[in-house]
Amino acid sequence: MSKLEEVADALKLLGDRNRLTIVALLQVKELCVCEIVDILKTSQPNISQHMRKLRDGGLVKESRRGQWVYYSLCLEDKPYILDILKEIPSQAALIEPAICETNDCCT
Amino acid sequence: MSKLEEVADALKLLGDRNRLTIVALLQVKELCVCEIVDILKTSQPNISQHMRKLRDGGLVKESRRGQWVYYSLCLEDKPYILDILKEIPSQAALIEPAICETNDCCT
DNA sequence: AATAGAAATAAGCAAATAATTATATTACTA
DNA sequence: TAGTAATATAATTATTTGCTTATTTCTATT
Repeated sequence: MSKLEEVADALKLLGDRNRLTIVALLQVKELCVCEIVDILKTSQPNISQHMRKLRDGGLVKESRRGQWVYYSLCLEDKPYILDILKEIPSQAALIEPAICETNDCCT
Repeated sequence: MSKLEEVADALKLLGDRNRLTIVALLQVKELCVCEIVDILKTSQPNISQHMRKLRDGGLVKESRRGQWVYYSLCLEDKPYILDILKEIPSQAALIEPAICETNDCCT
């Protein structure tokens, strides 16, 4: 696959509102699936499938801890994606209110 | 539309192999539709529709000159897209061989 | 005015994609 | 080891998208 195709594939991944939000959220801190589900207010399988695409595309990595799977960014070799994320307002405000109320996963 | 959605839309536009190639080509020089058709070896309506999407997304601007419509980049307010394009090898080599042989539009 | 070339638009179709619902897997806990 | 919570996978559906073919519009030329 050419470099151009590689970049096109990465941009296609980020060209989705939900996935771009997820990546922006992960820039604030690593999150587990159930937190992302809470924040984006969609179904668990939907997020799970988005995470798989992001992982297959090499944009995030997962780390299982107990019952929870935490995802974090994996962009060391893709500085141009960090430049894109700089363009987006921080999504930090979405994180606080959503979690720690009905979930145990962050205690 | 939020800033995040704006960026997602722009990335969706660039997340297509043909459109990303077109934008990379326009970084070398402005081109008319028939030249892009020659270079990408696809149909004229196909390119025409890609150009409309890129124009609607504010990534390129057109200038009609005679029978020909020339497109050029319009990225002053989107530096993060220039950062993306830096990641892609120059597509200049695609331009030379394709044009000026069967076309009049560059004479 | 008639013709020809360049580009745009319209209509149709197949493939890809995002989402949902249902089910399976994995890991913790009582 | 049964039960439960978190996540993944499978199957399905609806929508979107990229491309093709056919037609139209616009401009220049004769």
